[in-house]
Amino acid sequence: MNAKSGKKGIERIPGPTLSRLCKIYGLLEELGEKGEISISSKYIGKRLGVGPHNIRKDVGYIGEAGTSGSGYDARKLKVQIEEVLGLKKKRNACIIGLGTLGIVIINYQKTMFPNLRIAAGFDSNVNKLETIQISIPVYPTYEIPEVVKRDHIELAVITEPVLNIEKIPGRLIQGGIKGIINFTPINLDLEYEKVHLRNIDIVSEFRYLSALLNLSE
Amino acid sequence: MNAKSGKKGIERIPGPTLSRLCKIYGLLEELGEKGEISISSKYIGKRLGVGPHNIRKDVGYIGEAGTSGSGYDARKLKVQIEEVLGLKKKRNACIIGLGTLGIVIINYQKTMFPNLRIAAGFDSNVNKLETIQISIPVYPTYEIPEVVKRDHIELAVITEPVLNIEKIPGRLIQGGIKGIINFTPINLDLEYEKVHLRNIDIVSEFRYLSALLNLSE
DNA sequence: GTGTGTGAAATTCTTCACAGCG
DNA sequence: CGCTGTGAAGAATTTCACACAC
Repeated sequence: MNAKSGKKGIERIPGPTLSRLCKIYGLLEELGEKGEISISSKYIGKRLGVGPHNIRKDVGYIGEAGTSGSGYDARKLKVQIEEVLGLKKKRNACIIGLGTLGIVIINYQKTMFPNLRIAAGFDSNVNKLETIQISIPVYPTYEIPEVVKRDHIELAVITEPVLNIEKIPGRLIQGGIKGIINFTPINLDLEYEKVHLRNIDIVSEFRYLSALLNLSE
Repeated sequence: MNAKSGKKGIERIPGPTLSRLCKIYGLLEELGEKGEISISSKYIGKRLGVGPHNIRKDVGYIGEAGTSGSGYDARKLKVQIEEVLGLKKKRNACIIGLGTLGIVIINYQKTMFPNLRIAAGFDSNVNKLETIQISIPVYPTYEIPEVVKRDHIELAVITEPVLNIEKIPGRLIQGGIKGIINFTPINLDLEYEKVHLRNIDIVSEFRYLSALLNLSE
């Protein structure tokens, strides 16, 4: 029910490890700007809120980061994560739902994820399509299959509950999408398809924290 | 390094279970509007992308949902989750960073999390404080300790990297905050404090999906 | 028959402990 | 010495399997 790695040489990377590697990468970017040259598992662990052993294991999955007895070479580690995870690979993406969050993502895209090219936007509200001022072509949602296929879009970001949202996954799959990020609290039905789905349910996160407060007081 | 339940009677609920319970709750809300009366672990599992056993175990943690041989009573289950997790409890919250995302959250708050009262907003940019048009009082970030304490704010939502963001956690803790949701890619240093922290790193999520695509092709 | 509740098994993930390197 | 790399131990979570209820 969740994604597995099928890459040749590299051992399958567990989900939690993959998630942490992505965060480590972000941290390394941050530090790189400050010119840091060396970084220890202890430090990384502290910043990520996990133990240093954990970090070492994680790094181990992407092959010995060829490191010395005093921390990792920050730049080398960054490159290594980059290569194994393919973070430098350019991909086309589309935004579904051109409300506030959609626009935010489109506008910040270049600084946030420079390797993504947002090639299209979709919305069910046709009025919105005309008045909107953005730098990407926009279409009504029923054109999803066609446009996704034509523009080789691999990744979709659903930013809000557009009309007939339950039809969206099907259309995306028809177009051959490979991954979906869903910011909507709606649980999408992907059937038994092999599309990668990542849910970011903000409302649920609020509930989670609320529950945590309640349970620990 | 992560939060545990310390509630009296109820057995400690594991993190993953708690997270799913919050999602189940959202699902039940959704279904409630449609007047659904009964719901099975199989259906819930399918919607959440996990097996039915898993759901049954999860529900087990909040005490037998007193159910029959044909699914759960949707309304009863909802109320039960609500009570055990304390989801109906009103809490005061504040927003740190009054950029686009901050404004979105403030505006949608009532429909998204009706039990939260956003009592204050903070930003480091004082110009922004004056020009902004929102319905809550706003303050510069150095007033955080004072305002949080005065207004009994339990929860903070950090929406963007404000100036001196590394000082924000300290100030919040000074004010007696209990939980923080961090939408920033910056890894906050909470030291060894007993504050609940939830990171929602959107950039990292994009990387994660990207990596998943890369590893599975 | 369909579906829940739950101990036991299996799996996955984390933590430990220590060898080896700079 | 401090820090990495890693097999082994340990803990947490998921999956299984079956008794029981409708």
